[in-house]
Amino acid sequence: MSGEDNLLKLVEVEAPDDQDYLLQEQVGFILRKAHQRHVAIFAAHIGDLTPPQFAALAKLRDVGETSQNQLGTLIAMDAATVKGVIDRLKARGLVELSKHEVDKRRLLVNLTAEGRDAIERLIPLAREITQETLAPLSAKEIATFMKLLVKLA
Amino acid sequence: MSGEDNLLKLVEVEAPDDQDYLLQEQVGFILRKAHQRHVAIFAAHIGDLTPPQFAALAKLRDVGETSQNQLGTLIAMDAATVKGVIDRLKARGLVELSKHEVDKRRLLVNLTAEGRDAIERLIPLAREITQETLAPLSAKEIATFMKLLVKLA
DNA sequence: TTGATATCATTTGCATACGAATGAATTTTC
DNA sequence: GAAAATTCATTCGTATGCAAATGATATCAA
Repeated sequence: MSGEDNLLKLVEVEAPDDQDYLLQEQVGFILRKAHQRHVAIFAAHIGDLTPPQFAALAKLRDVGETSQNQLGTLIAMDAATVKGVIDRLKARGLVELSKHEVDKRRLLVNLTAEGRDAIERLIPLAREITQETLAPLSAKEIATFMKLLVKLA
Repeated sequence: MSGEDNLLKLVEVEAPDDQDYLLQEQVGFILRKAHQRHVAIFAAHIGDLTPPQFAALAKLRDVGETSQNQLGTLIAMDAATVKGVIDRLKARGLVELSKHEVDKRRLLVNLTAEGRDAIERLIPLAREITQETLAPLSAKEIATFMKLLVKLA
């Protein structure tokens, strides 16, 4: 290899040509695909509820009654998005809304009896969804992946 | 620790109580958050184009003229979604559409000169987006994470 | 106490994302 | 070669997801 070749290679490593940009190798693109795959697995196990709807119910089960905004923070949804999710859960009788006695701005959300039954019934399925999503990885790989994914999220 | 305690613990490991289900530890939930973070980073760097729109342009740059459906396959979008994305790129003059001479079902998509300029100009920014998305990880962690993420997607 | 800020919720507008149904054109199969 | 199955594209309906604007209420600070 000539000295000129070495120089070229060095330059290339430091400032890769635009030709080298491969969409299918970018984190964002693969992250989107991984998420898509998970949502598909979720839908196959739980057909009548979306992941965000499930997240809202599961979190309400954890924390009990909260304001709509607070719930949104807990499940990583902005105010506009969480409103739609809660509206649909309310329409199905899975959550109920009430006004905060003191702070009149707040809209309190809570599970109904039916909503509580639903989430308890669904949690075993949610476990299977998590398992199936992680199925391509070994136990050790799962531990590694989850650790790094948390760092990234 | 009594024998009874051991038995209880064993049972718990094999069939964890529903109490143990923590939303914030599930792959799907964290995957959604990681994706959200990436999209936010993308928007901060490239304000006038969404990740799916960028993906369409980047892929057209790679493969040249293709059918709308084929492009959808390449960037992991179903037919309905890709149509909307291409429509908006067309409205902005970044892609142009034409009919396939032989197979009259197909709608061919290609970059315009303006679209080609745009994607060439944006690729360096896309590199920064990838970098910033992966910034919480070390070089070694990035390699590990990407390998596992590919397996999962 | 009041004026400035901040918070909570809602609404609008735009952009994915996908299932399901439809129609047109092509390919396969018998 | 005609019927059956497939493929390509479009449309409709529903559900996130987020920015920006708005209104109501609370909180903070001068």
